[in-house]
Amino acid sequence: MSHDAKEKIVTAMIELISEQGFEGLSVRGVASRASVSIGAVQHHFPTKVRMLEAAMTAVASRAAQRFGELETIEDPLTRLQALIDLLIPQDTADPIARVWLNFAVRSTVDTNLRNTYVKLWASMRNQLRLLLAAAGGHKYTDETALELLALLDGLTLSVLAEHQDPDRVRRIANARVEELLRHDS
Amino acid sequence: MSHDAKEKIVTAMIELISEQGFEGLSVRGVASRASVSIGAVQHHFPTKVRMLEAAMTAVASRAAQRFGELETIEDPLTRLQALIDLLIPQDTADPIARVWLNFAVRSTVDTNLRNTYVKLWASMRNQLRLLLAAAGGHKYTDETALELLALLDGLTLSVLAEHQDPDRVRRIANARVEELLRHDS
DNA sequence: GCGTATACAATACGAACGTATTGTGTCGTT
DNA sequence: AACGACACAATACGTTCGTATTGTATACGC
Repeated sequence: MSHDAKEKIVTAMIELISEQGFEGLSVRGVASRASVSIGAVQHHFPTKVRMLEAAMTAVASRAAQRFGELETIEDPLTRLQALIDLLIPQDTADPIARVWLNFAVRSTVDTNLRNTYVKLWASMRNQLRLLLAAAGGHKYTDETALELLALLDGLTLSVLAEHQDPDRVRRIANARVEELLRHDS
Repeated sequence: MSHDAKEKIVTAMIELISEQGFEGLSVRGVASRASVSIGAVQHHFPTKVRMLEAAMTAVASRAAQRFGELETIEDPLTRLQALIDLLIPQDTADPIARVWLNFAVRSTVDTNLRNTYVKLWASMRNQLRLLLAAAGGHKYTDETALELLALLDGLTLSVLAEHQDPDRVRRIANARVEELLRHDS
């Protein structure tokens, strides 16, 4: 089975990054976790940086898929709340959030990675802004979206790094959204 | 000169972590940057994890010193704003912020480190809560401080990872503080 | 049916890593 | 003057790393 191995490798990478971050992440470790040979990893991802790139695009597409599922929700407010539910990690082990955090930090030192991260998060902010506008009003500026996404990022960090209670954190995020909407009307 | 070398090593470590994160940080690299021998590094920090611990306590104490200088400010509101000015990185290269971020992320996988990080950030939240109460009112809950610090963390991340304009980010932080105080009165 | 591309596996190589070991000079103490 | 503690320096050891090389089995076009 050909692309089975590729998927297994990507999955193993996400698991390992989520468990131990980028330090300690080795080609050998990925191969071992995926139960494939080192050669298999090298075949699909010729270098380590290509391997990491694949990991990020994988989590990005997985996240995008989840976000896409929200499109079916009609009411902008409940869709906004559902989006927040996705962005705030469900628990301390949430792989998507953990991998995201590692890539965000990595982008502070890696120019190539930063470019994609900047675009990704800019579009995320745009999403938030549109949803805010649709949900409550029309006077939302870019600043509002920047504040909200930064709040969500910081709350996410507090869950992952400090083990803050996810439910409590979620309530805070939702409270801020309601406050933003109330102010506008 | 004996403790000259120790200081040079710590300074070199902070520089290197700030520049390239934990990956790529090696004993040899630190020794080279500090212009001392590998043996010197080993003498003062027998293992690498002890070396990293020293780096974190160093930035913590440097940050604490800066925060201590704020004590002289009488007015709680201006002191709060000054604290925010310290927490939001001045620019993309701000070493304290960058090292902090690396340690925060590291604490998502390192239990020992997390314990100290949790305590550090809990006391930071307490500071914020007290300042908020002194500046504007008395009905501030722990939730308020949690939201504000998360916002500051997220904004910091946006500066470091996305290269958001520090001034703009600072304005957002200050705007939120004013809003919080206005609401209470 | 035969060459070619694909999808791996196995192994090997050189570099970089953390750390152990040992040597050397400079002290303050006795 | 002798000596032990300290602050390094130099080097060596074993491991792990990314990657290059080579081999092999399977699928497929012609």
